[in-house]
Amino acid sequence: MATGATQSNGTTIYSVAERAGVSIASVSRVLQGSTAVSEKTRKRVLDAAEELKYVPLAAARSLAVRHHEAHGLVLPELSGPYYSELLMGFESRAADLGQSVVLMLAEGKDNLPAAVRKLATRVDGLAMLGSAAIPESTVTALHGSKPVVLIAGDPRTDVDTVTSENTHSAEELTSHVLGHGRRTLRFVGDPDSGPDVRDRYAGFLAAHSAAGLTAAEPLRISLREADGTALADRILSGDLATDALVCANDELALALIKRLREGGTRVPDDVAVVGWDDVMTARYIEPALTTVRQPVRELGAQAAERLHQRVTGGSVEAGPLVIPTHLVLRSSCGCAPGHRPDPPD
Amino acid sequence: MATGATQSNGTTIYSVAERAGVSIASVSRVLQGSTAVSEKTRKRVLDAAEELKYVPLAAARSLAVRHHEAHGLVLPELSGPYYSELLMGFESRAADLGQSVVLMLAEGKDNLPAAVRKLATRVDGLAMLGSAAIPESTVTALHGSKPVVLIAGDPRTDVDTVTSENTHSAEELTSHVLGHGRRTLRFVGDPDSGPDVRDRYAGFLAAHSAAGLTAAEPLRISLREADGTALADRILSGDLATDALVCANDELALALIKRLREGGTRVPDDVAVVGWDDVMTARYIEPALTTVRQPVRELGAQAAERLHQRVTGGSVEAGPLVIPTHLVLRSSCGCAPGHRPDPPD
DNA sequence: CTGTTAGCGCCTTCAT
DNA sequence: ATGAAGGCGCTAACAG
Repeated sequence: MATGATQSNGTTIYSVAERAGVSIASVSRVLQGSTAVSEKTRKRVLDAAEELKYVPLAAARSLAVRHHEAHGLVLPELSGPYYSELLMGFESRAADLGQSVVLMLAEGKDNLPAAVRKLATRVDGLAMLGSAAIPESTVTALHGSKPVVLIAGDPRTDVDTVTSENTHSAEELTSHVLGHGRRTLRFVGDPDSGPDVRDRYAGFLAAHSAAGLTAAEPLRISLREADGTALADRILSGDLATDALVCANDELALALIKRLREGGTRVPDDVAVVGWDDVMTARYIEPALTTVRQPVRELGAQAAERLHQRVTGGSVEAGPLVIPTHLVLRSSCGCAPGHRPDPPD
Repeated sequence: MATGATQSNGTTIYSVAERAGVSIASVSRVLQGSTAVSEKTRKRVLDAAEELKYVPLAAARSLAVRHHEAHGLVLPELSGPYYSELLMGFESRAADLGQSVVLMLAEGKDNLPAAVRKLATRVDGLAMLGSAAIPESTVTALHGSKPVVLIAGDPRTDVDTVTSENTHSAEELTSHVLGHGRRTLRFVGDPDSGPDVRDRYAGFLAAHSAAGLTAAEPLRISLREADGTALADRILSGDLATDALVCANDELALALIKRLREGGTRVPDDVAVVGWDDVMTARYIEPALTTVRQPVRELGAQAAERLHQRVTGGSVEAGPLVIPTHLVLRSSCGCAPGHRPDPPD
């Protein structure tokens, strides 16, 4: 029963037991708040534990109880407010549920599937972004052994999913732009790059149909600033006619606005530009950007929640979870400045 | 020797051993690349492991080898690019070193010390932000039992620290503004809110001294947008004379610029405004913001690196690590637009 | 109510 | 080179 050494702070359950003059079983009992324990020993244990600042070694406990009290989260990367918000929501809820979160960023990992499998080795469940480039085969394999929830991917029923609404909002947004009298709208972003963009494009299409119009082909570029700038140059050069750009995200919209204006094009007078995400810059740029706000934080929280339910084998709840988004109308779409008040943060 | 159940994917070292027709010792050996093993058994084991997609259960391994192969990171929160960048740098380097990262956000935790202690229970070392509000007593206590590195706190020698340079850059920045002929500079931010702001203020002071000037008292407000806006209102109302605002961060600078201009004050003509961090918006706002860029990502990477060295008991390396920053001159300080090219991202 | 005793899955001497 | 066996720290029956 001799103990040894390297615990988080050196003290083990044996130290405490010894100090309290009881068996390790008793220590374990009071610390787990389990079975009845005499008030006397309870106190002695508590005192000893306190004095020694004892905290059970996670690994040992995990091995014994056969779960980790930790959730895994894999995100593509962390630039921009989107993933950060998501992460905050996830961490916060996970913490509330008593779960640690071990994070993994897909970017830069050469062997993602292996990395994910390794991650799975130390958590009770995994949440990952649909866009994190995890092979479907890996997902299903994982799903077979422990709970998995997919975030912002395609809603489906074989695996838990939590996503934010895209199509409907995109249709609403597009209709709004059409309502300003614009007729040569272009969707900016590649629908094939992921379910989000695809659905937004679907909404774009739907709005056109509803108005008896036919939409032009999407301008398939990446969601990065550089591509937006390049596209602006194309427009400035005159080889692309349009009076409204519906962008798949704000970064693109922002880059477009900036470059277009530098090139002498008036926004929104000559061409309206709207985005998606409501990043901070959207409020600061001139003209202020009309965009769509997603409850990203909530998304993350829901993912953690859902995951936890699965892990604890709780009630299965409903199927795919989709969280509503809402339009943030400012002036880049053609609305008069100050036309609508900026919603509170 | 019967095995049981819930491993990450069900398979244990026993499964593999059985499948390969060897003892678990052999399996362990080849998987650890340890002692000599006959080429034949090595192959059999490798094959079996591969077929079963075996990955050792982290908890079991941890318990046996007495370390977790994981780094802990505690950040205040995650809004803005600063912490995200830091986290990316940290995660990336940690992953390269084969370490998982378990993240904890201080915001919202009611009992931080306890939470941190619990976190310490599942990692080999801890990195935390100086501003994460962890009581000094907790830090030293932790430090006693396992490696700790402090990020962006006060450089010190009893605990490892990695910080980015503040004072010198702040002096340089302030001198630059003075060089534009401004004479009524005000520092915006509370030097007592943390070492970063304190050091930047020190640089502000130093620049004044060097110019034979005496600096005004700092305008002690929080680093948040709302406070910046409020301050702008004060200035607009005329009860605060100044021709240049040296802000402790970009968020403040941005809010000030926006509101000041809305109020009819010309920036930089009437009052110059400079910030700190070089957030994305800094490039988009009109006028483009002069600010200071910190190699935040590198900061995070260095923290992970340092931590790992300590954990593996490697060479102790030098003392406090401070990473240089650099000025990003744009036009809000009074420089002519396009005066200096925007450095590449 | 409390102590004793198996494991949890894996690593690592220690023999062989 | 390989197998047997003990132990890592903790939990959970199982006897008292």
